[in-house]
Amino acid sequence: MKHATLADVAKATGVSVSLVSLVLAGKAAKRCSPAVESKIKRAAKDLGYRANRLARSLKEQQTRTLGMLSIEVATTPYAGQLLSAAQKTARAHDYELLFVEVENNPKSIEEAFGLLAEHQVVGTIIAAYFHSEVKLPKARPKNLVLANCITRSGSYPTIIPAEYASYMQSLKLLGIAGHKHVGLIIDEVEWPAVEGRTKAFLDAAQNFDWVRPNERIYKVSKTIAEHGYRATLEMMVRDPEITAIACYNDPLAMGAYQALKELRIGIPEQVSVVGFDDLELISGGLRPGLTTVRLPHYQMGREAVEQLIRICEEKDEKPMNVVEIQGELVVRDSVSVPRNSAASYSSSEDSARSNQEEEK
Amino acid sequence: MKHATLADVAKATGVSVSLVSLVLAGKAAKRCSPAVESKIKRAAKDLGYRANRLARSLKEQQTRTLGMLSIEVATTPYAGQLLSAAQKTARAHDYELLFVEVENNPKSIEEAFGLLAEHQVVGTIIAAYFHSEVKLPKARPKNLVLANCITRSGSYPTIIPAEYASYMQSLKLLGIAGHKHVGLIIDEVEWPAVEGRTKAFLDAAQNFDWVRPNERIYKVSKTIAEHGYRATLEMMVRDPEITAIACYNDPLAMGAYQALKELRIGIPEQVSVVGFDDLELISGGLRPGLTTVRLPHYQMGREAVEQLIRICEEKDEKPMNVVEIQGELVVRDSVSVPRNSAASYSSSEDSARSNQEEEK
DNA sequence: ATAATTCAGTCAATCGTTTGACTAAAAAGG
DNA sequence: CCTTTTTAGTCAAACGATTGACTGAATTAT
Repeated sequence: MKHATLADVAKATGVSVSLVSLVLAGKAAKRCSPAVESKIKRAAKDLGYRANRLARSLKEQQTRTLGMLSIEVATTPYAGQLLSAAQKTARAHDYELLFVEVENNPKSIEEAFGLLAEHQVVGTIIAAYFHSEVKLPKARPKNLVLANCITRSGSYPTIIPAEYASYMQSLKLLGIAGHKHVGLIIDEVEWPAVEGRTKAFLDAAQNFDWVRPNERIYKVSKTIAEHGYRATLEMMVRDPEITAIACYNDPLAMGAYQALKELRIGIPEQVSVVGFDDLELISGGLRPGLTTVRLPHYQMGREAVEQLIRICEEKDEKPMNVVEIQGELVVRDSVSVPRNSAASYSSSEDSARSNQEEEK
Repeated sequence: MKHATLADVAKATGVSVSLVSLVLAGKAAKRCSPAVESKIKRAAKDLGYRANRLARSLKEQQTRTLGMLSIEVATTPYAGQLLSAAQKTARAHDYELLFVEVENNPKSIEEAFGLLAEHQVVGTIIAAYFHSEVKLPKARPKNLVLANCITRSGSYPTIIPAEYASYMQSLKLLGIAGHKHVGLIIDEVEWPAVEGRTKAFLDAAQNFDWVRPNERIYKVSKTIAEHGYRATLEMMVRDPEITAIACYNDPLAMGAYQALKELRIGIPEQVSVVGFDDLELISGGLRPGLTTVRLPHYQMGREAVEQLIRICEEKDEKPMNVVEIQGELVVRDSVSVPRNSAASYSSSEDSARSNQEEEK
């Protein structure tokens, strides 16, 4: 290895390795004369000395490395925020992140645990690309925190989005605006994410006296634009009273936009739309901008690492708690008062379009 | 530390540490009786023995850890593929990845280099979230590979997308379809990515006899949907002859769609559109599906790690080469023959729309 | 029967860092 | 002047894995 060691610095200064170690660690209290101390520091700097963490950790019986098991976190648009936040937070506490992609099955996770063990990580995070469930193997590392996922195979500190409260923010916006006929487009699979958002919808419906909410839930098998498009088409044809559509996520909302535009239904003048996730590519790219809720990926990553470090350092094994982090409502331009209420729409409708109509 | 060590296995078997080490490393050739060998292996398994990589690396003077400096790679939609591929490839070669987020400036990169040095990484990758330029600090690690970025401060193995050839694929598609009036919407800043794509446009124009290509380049200050929308509006008003729009990336194409739909110009019947990047969220979500080119993030990540490992292991310092990886043309439904050519369009135009028109 | 070889293992040094125990010299105290 | 304290350091063991050099016994060769 090419790097300078304590021995090199010691030789250069003519003192013992011990003293160099002590001085550079700032533990030389009364053990070193100021003259020698500065000589040592200078030599260390000149030689570009960097402590060998391997040797240090071996001696200390303690690394400052955290394992990060990722279930497609890096490859999912915007979920990578979690990863980035985790790394930066770790770094801020002088920890490093050993990043390993795994699949969501006990076998793959177990393999990764083994790897991490070889690297003597002091703690481990398991993070998923969407709020889902993971199944853990029998053998598990000591300090474990879950981010954006839950498990039933044990109880661990868990950081997840507050689905209910987050989604409620955008539903409340619809309710307060005066909408009574609201449709929901949602995943047919009962993920943790789906549960909370469905409940929020039903509760909002009750609070705001929405009409026949149960009949206005449209389930899709894939939460992509295409299915949002189809569901919206069906919804508007079967149920033209609807004045607002709540989508499970932004891609579905993108599909809803397409259907509504095709039907020449103005957004938001005739139908309001809200999404979820705040996938900037979509929510910021659509016209009009999509009102949605930003998933707290960044905060989840940060919080997970902070909890983990706390556990690692304090042996404070108590916090089996689940931390729910609320998403942030991002208000853009896809929500207005309903078309039959008060007034205020209709005049500006289609103006831009008809202007250009003559071009052809 | 809680893990079993060689000494534990040795004690459990009643042999020396040396023998256990030899046996588990498969180097016990003629040094161990089969009986003892299996006893050792059994004990190791029972105790859940895992080699301590810290100790091993210290002794070997060689880690199997790679440093991964990421410039917003994790947080950019789809660029995370690079990260994921890098990790998986590393893992396949029994290497680990130490992941560090950095900013694109020499200071931040230098700090990270220091960190990696402390961890005794044997090689380093610098990856950027888009094909850009990085400035390196004076002090640099031995084995360095660049992914999705270039540098002028030294020459290193570099893995980048083949901008020219990749973009040419989609332009050729337009050319072959018979388009003569093609507009380009592109970033005003001369990134490496911009250079190659501009050149491809100009060359395609020459090959296919496109009309006044130089006047049909529209520069935008941000490559987002909003600017694609505005540029397209301007382009179509000023230059209604245009039959195809090539966009620098998919968000711009998303904006182009919005403008064209607002102008009631059918895609692809009246105007064809191509994007670049294949941001699935957009390209797969738009209607009609966007024909675009997939950036080879996955391959860049894999190739970068493979090159790096090759360099680390073979001292094969020669490969200062630049590897350009071609993107894959993803044909969806946004390209057809131009409206004045042959025939084949117009009949199906607007059919879906007019069907629904009566609803209102 | 003796020498040479093979077998089945052990010994001990080493990687770089840390730290409690030690020491020699100087300074302070009586 | 002699003892105690302080100052300014050094020593050596330890962390866990690796490996060339070694050894004592059994086997084979001569």
